[in-house]
Amino acid sequence: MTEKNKKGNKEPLGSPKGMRDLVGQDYYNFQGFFEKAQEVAVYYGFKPIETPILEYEETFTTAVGVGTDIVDKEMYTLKTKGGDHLAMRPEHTAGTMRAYIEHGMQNEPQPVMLYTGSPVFRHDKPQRGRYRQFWQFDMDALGSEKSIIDALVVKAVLTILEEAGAHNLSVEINSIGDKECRGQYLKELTAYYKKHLSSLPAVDRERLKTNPLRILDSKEEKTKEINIDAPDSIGSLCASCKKHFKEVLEYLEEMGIAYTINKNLVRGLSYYTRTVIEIIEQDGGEGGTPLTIAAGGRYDYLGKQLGSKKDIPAMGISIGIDRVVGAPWYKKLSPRIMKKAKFYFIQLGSDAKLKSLNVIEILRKAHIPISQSLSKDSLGAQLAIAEKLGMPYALIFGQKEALEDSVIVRDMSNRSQETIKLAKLLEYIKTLK
RNA sequence: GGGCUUAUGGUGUAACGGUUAACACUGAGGUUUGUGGAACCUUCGAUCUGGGUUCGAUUCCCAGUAGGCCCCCCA
Repeated sequence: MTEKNKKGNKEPLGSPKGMRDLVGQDYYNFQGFFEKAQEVAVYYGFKPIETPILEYEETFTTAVGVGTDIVDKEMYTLKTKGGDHLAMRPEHTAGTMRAYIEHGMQNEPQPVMLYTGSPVFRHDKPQRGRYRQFWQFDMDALGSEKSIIDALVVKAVLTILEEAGAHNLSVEINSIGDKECRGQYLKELTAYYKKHLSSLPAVDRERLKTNPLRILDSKEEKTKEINIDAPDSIGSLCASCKKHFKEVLEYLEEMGIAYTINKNLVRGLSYYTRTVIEIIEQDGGEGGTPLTIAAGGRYDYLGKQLGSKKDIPAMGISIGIDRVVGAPWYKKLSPRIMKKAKFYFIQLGSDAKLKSLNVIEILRKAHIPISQSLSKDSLGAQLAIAEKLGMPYALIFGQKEALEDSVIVRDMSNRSQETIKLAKLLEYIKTLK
């Protein structure tokens, strides 16, 4: 072993933790899902938007909220050379709302319905279905507080997931009220926990100060016991929230969407009001814990928090694309550019190879998809590949054909073949379809 | 942040504590090949890092690092 091999070589760098390359089929899986999601979203009336990956850090600390893990521990932040404090978006909603306000979309017919599907960033510890750069497909309807909007967004998300192959999804829903009832509810809840302060685990005692709602879905056994008798938000809803929630549920029932009311569902982002929802896969990875593949809710006060003069009631859900694409049930959706080729182009000999790109160009201009492996030389090898790929026809272009400006069209199923002049090739191919 | 687990060529695997770390695929080069997954030849290439136990460590122990998974949290 040489010295160089022992010590001289540098360690290859590798991609950053929790971030990965999407190559080949992985890329198409993402693209295929995105196209399907986009198709459904457009059908339901959503329009595309793409916001910057970077926003002012304050946009997220205001929107997502101090006291959430996302803001406190997981944001990638940076200071620009000009001194601005920016953050890589940990989610899409804040940016979308910011754009709505910035572009005066209040003046458009409401609600303004927007979709986006692009990467978000969280400095998390990677594990199954969890990356530091991951893709979310968001649908948001801004500017309406109507309950049917909540139902519409849920329906659109479920449609996308089902078309992607999901089955046995469980839809969990809850309402956490608005400012009328939430303040009152928080008071009751805080009072309740204070009564049990001595038996409350340290984590949850901390949460009591920062975000008492989160104690409701605590994983601490002790807390779970205490939670059994905790006041629930639905019971404390004011009349208008109660009505809103009831209507949402009615719409879901009317559409035949099975749901479970989970009174402990509160969500980790602090901008939510009224409806909160989570869509969980029940038969996901073998032995793995069920993953939430889409989640969202209503965020009626976010607009004002981000600087709008008027309230902008809104509802949105985001889908964890990585979790869909990585699920065993995902049916690999093909992007539109992937056309299944019927012809396998085979070239033989140097003259033919020279001209073959020109022949292929004729086919490309006629929008006839082909496969080929120009780097291979032997006829047998190329025929073998065509066979393996299940190509119905092979186009054989050799020395003789190159001289005669013709090509052999071979029917792979019955091994019959015919020599066709290049000038008549397109015409002949049409008769095959 | 806490826990469990894994670590051998580019990939997948092998090696009772004991020769020159084996095999397959892949890559590169070559011979042959005008009709259905070809053959043959040549060649590149690895024990994560650092300690310890031992006459001797890929193998056992400890630490580090990296990956996977679980908790927390989240899509």
